[in-house]
Amino acid sequence: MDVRQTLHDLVASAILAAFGDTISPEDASALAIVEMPRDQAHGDLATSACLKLARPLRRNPIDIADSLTMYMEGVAKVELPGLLDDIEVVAPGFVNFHLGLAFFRELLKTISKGGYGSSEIGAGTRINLEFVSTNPTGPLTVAHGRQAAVGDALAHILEHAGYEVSREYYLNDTGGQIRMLGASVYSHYAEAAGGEYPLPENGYKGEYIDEIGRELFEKEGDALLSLPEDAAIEQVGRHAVDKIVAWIKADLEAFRVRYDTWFSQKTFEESGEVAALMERLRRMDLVYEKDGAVWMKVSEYGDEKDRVVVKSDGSYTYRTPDIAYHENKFARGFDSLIDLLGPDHHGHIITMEAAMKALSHPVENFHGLIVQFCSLWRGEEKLKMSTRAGQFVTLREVCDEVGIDATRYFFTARKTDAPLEFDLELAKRQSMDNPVYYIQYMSARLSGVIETAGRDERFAGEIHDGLFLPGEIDLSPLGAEEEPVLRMILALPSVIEKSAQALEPHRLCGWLYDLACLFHHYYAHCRFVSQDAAASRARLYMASALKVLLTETLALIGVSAPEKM
RNA sequence: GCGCCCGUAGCUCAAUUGGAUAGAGUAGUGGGCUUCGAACCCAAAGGUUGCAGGUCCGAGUCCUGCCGGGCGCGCCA
Repeated sequence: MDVRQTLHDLVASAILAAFGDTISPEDASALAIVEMPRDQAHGDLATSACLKLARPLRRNPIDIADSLTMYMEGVAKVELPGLLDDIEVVAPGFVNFHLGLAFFRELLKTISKGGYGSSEIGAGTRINLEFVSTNPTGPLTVAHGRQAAVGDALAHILEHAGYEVSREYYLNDTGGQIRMLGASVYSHYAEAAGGEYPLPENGYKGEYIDEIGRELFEKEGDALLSLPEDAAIEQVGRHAVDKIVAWIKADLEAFRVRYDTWFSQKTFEESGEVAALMERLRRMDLVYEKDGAVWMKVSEYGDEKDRVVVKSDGSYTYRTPDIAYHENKFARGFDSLIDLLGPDHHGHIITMEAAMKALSHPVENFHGLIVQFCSLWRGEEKLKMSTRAGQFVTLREVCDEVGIDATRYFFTARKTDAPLEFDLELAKRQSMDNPVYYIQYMSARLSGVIETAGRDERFAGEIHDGLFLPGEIDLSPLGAEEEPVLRMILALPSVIEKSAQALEPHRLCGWLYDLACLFHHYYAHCRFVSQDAAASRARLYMASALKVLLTETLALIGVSAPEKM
C-alpha cells in the first residue's frame, strides 16, 4: 500500500483514539491529510491535522500533536516495523514523519516493475474527454496543438489515476461554416475549370483552399459546373471536409494523439436525436417562443440570459445540437464529461453548464476547461495568426521545425488557463535553456551508464533489454546520497492524483523537471560504475529502475525517452 | 456597463487546492571535465507576490474595493 495512505490511516486512528468522543471518524479521516513538505528538514511526509483540530478541540495544537505522536509511535513500532525512523512535533503544531532508508530501497523494486504512480482514486468512474474538436475548415494550427497536447496528457494522467477515459473529437461537419467552406473552395474550382464564381465575402482564404479546388478540378474536370450552384457547393463542401478531416487525423496521429471516437455532428443531426431533445425540452417546460424563435430558459440555471435554440427561420443554433450531444454522452454511460475549449468559448461553457443543470445533471459532472491562446514568437518577432484570413502557422510546421517532443512539452508545461508564449527559437535551441532536453538528457545518461556496465564483465551477463534488474539484489549500499532522488520518486503518486483531480497536467512536467534536476546533481557527484562491485550493482539497479520510471512518465505527456541525443 | 481569466525576480514561468524560510530556468558574475555523456554541476546575486483593507494559528493562494492587461457579452460557431 501507498505510504501516504498508511500514514493517513495511522493519523486518523490516532485522532480517534485520543479524541473519538468529540471527533467523528469521517472528520478524522478528512483531517488526517499527509503531504510532502517542501523542505526536507520538515520530514518526508507531514500532517497539519493538529493545527486544524486546535479550534474544535479548544486545545493547544502542540499538546494535540504530542498525544497523537505518543499513540502513533506505539502503533508504528508494532505494526509498521522499519517504516519510520522518527516522528517529530514542531511548532506551531506540525507532525513530521521521517521514513527509514529501507523503505526507499524497497521503492526502487516497486518502480522497476513498471506502472508506478498509478492509483485507484478514479476507479469506477467513466470520463468522456472531448478536445480539439476544431471545425474541419482548415489545417490544425498551433492553437489546436496546445489543446491536443493538454488533452492527451490529461487523458493519460486520468487513466493513470484509475479513471476510465474515452477520448472524443466532435466533428462539426455541417452547417453554415461548412457551406462557407464549400463556397470558398468552389470559387477556386470554378476558376480552374474555366467558370466563374466569386469568393464569398467572409470566405476562407489560404493556399489550401485553392489547392483543394484545383485538385478537385484535376479529378472531376468541369463536371460540377453543370450542377445547380447550391448542389455543387454542397458537394464541394463535403469533399473539402473529407480532405481536411484526413489532414487533421494524420496531424494528430503524428503528434501522438489518438481518439476513441470521432463524433460526426452531421450524422448525429440526421439521427433525429436533436429533434428528440427539443421535444424533451418542451415537455419539461424549459423553452418558450419569443420573436419567432424558440428560447431555452437557461437563465434560471445560472446563465446570464436565455438563449435561442431554434432560430426564426426554423434552423437550430449551434448550441442546440451541442446540448443534445452532451445528453448523448451521458446517455452512453459516462459519469463525467470534460470539454477542452478555447478562451473565446467561455460564454458557451456557462450556457452548457446551465443547460446540463436544467436537464438535472449535477454540475460537478460537467467540466468546461479553457485552454488559453498560444502566441507564437520567433525571437523578438510575434507571428500574427488568423485562420479565416489564411494566415497561420500549422501544428505540423511547428513540429517539423522544433520536434514533437519539445512541442508537446512546451504546450503541456504551462497552466492551461494561462496564455502561452511559444518561442520557436527557444524551443528549437538544443541547449540548457530548454527544459525538455534537460529531462531527456537524464534518459540519455541513464542509458549511457547501463551501456558502460554492459562493457564490464562483472555486470554484462545480467543486463537484459538495456536494464540491469536481477531478481536478487542487495540495495543496502544505497544511502544518504541517493535519498533526494528517491524522495522525489515518493512524490509521484500524489502529483498524479492532484493533476488528475485539478485537471492540471502541467504539474507532471514540473515533477519531471525536478526529478531530472536531482538526478543530474547526483550524477555529477557519484559514480554508478566503480571498483566497488556491491555499490555498483545497487546503483545500476537504481539507474535501471529510474529508466523504467522516466520512460513511463514521459510517455504520459507524449514525450520520448531517448537513449542517445 | 456586466461576466470570466490573469497580474510573482530584468525576462519566461513554478509554488503539493490555506501550510513551515515564495522556488526554477534564462540573462549577467565567479568556479568545476585524466574516470559512466559538460545538452551537466557548484557558488554568490536577484522579491513590499499590482495596490489597500479583511478572515485565519497561518494568505501568492479565500473575501471586499481599487489599478492594469486579455477574452466574452449574436437568431455566428
